[in-house]
Amino acid sequence: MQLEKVYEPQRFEAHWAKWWEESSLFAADPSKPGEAFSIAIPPPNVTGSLHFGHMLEHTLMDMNVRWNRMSGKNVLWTPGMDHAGIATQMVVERDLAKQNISRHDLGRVEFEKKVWEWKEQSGGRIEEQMRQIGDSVDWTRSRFTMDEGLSRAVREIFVRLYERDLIYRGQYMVNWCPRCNTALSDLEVNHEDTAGSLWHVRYPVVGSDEFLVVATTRPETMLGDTAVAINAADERYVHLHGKTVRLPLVGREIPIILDDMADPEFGTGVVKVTPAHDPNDFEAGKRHNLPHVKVINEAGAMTAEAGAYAGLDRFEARKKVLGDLKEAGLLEKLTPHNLPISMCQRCRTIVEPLVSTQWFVKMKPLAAPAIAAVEDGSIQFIPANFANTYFEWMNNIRDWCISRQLWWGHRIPAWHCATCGKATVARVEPTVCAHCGSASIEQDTDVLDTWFSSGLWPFSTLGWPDKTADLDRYYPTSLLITGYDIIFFWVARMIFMGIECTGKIPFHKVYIHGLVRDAQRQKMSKTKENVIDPLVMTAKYGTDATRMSLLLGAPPGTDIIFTEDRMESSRAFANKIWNAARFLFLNMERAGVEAWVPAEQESYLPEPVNGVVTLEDRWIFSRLNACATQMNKALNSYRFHDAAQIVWTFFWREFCDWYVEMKKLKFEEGSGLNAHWRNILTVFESALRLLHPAMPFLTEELWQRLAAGHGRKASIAISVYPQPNGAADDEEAEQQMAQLQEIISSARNLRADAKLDPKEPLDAAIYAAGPVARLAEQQREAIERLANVKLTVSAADAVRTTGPMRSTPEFDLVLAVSAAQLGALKGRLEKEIVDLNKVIVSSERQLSNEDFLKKAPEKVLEGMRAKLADYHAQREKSLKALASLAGA
RNA sequence: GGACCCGUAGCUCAGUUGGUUAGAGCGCUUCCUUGACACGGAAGAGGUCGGUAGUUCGAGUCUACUCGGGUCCA
Repeated sequence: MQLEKVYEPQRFEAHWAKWWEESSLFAADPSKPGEAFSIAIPPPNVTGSLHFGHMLEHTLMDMNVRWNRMSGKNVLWTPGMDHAGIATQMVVERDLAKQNISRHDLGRVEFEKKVWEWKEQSGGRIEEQMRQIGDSVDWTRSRFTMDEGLSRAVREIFVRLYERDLIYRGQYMVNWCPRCNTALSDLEVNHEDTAGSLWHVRYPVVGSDEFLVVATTRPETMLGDTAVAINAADERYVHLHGKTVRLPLVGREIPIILDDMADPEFGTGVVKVTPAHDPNDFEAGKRHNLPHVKVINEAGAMTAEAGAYAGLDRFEARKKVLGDLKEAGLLEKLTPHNLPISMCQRCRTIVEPLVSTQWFVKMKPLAAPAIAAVEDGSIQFIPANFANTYFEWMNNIRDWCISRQLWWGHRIPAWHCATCGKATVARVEPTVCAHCGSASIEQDTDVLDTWFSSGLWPFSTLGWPDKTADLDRYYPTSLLITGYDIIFFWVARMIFMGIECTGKIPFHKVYIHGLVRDAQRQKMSKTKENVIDPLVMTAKYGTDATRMSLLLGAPPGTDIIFTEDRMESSRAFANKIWNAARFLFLNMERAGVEAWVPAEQESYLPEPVNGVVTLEDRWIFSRLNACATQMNKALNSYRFHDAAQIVWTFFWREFCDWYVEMKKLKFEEGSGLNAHWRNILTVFESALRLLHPAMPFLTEELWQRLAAGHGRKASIAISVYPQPNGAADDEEAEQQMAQLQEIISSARNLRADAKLDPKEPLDAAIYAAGPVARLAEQQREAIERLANVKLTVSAADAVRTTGPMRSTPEFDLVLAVSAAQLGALKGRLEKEIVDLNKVIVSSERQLSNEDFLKKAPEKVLEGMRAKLADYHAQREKSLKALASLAGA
């Protein structure tokens, strides 16, 4: 059972990943017992590959899933991918463009085929990444949003919503991307503040010499103006009420309307109204019954309505319009003006507001129960403040434009009739128009917004709309883990779709993690080329170390700044554990101990050695129990960074630094499996189980070596998670151990301060009252070995030998050191006395405050008094030690 | 304009109902290659918890204001 000297995770990770899958360890079975615990993976875009942010998300999910599985729950973690409409289509089109092919060259059917090919290739990459990072998903239930079953779910809910009048088709202003050539939802548009200009243009008032000066940021749209608006309360323009103006360059006579959209404080207080090209103007147009003049088309070019400007690109047209206005003397001035410009989230093309016929979901009725579900706590956000973000959006929700002029996605299940013009919406492809019976019907060419299908994810993956055993057992899902960037896109939509489709909420808890940013705090993005492939990190540091560093740095909702330092320290931790195991295995061989593990239990008590339980055993079992208690509590309350920290401290600072060091002294060659061994192996094995959800590969590897062939479960992944057990608490052992640690540290500290060679054995004398003296006597070997001293134990009041002394309220420790080496000690003692003086003064001040004495709880008072007494005692001793040094 | 978050050691961050000398990792200083581990061990240095005012016997923790940084929505 020899282990390599250095932890080399690459040697075993792939092996266990493969074995876990082949052994079907993570396949869910709804017929098995146990409270259900289910998570649906946020489906990654099939085009992409997982980046480092995904690894954080997946690590958090996997830790939850593994912990719940080990805790006896019936666990399902559903993997899968999203077809990601626009994103995928763009990637494939870009790829085709390299061969000078456009999708129109291929035609819709062939193009879709190409995308499916791409999907196979790219999806495989994601699955490979998921296996490598240890995701314990149920691969047999892997889903894709364009699967047959999920597509059926999409059609089902579309038809239902349509029948309930919650889906409608209409002419509205939408965000149009001239490059993607499709409508976009409000969420798919990013706003960026840009330095622009405000042009002041003179519109001649008809029947007068007056001009009305209009301020605009988009002069090219003036060609489509059908009114100008002033505020009724604006005294400057009262005399123009009811008049008209002549639209420059076009010559059209348009009315001056009164509307609050004109803000007297802004610009000239006059605004042009272009109902066909601005959302506000569109609304104003409805209020005042204004005609639409569409001067920009879907490609972003000027239409025939733009007259002389027809055919020009919209930005070219702007230049020309401005030039012509200037020439005509109608351009009064321009002022610099910051304005938000709207860009396509995918390609950053400036979107054009256009009126077109689109499909919409009526949101108000769907939002109401979705808001209620979060308000009444049925769905809980962690951290809770993200509920505000959710409410903010849901309370101001607008109808959702769900049609996209793309080829890749779920085709809208509506058939338009050439005869009567009406639409037939159906679950199954109809042969005739439902309204007039005509056979000349054709399916709508649009597809649905990607988020329409991902909104169904928690239940469509479980078989909905059929009533399945999975749906029955695992829905609502237990937990959703996702980033705050898709609360609106996805979380909100799953909530209202879930309630609408199933009558139930889709999940009970929503855990929001932060984003992983680079060392410069930049969001990772492909365009910035700062995206990190998880597999690059796992290859370099090991998957477990990478996972650990993500967990440690990830309190709920806060971003992680990525640095490789973190990876290195976690790798050091993994290496530490590896070597602790290596040490155990080496010594087992020397002692003639065969591989052994205790019978599987949730908790253990230490076994006596020759009728007495040793201090180190009592202590470590007490600490193990504390660790199990805290781990379960932390995991239960979604404090994963705490959990990681707790198990780290236990394994390294307690098990390795102290327990193993003390146990070393008890090992004997050829001893065979004795109580010492059973105790240390029990603790080690339990610690591996505690650590497993965070570091699955390392713990599996070591556990298998430890437990090989002992009638245990096949894998640590399905062993029992350690649970709290009050009987293992041992307050006395913890106190004694703390005392012992202080004795050893004091001796080391004196030695270091005197700048002595750590290898040189020294004489040490300890002066202490009964209990501590007895402890020192009992633990003589540990003290002597760990501090490298020869120890004499004396009564507290015995005469001190001269030499550097270290004092605590419980004991004095004197080291035999020559006078020449004492210089450094003096300075330290003086500093210590100064520090003590400070805290004594502040404690005494507080203890003489009558309000404090009256109002503070007795427990706090007691603690304070005891502490003060200790400070005094310690100062006395330090003063004495200083005096004895001076005399030496 | 609305909402939210952050500001604690040189760096990255913990610090859950306010309570006794504020912690971790990295980095830094000194020493140590003693058969688990130098991806290690030992001993250290380093913080008036952004600022001001308030509530309280007591504030990193609560309140108000303020300065600085960030995110989302409009």
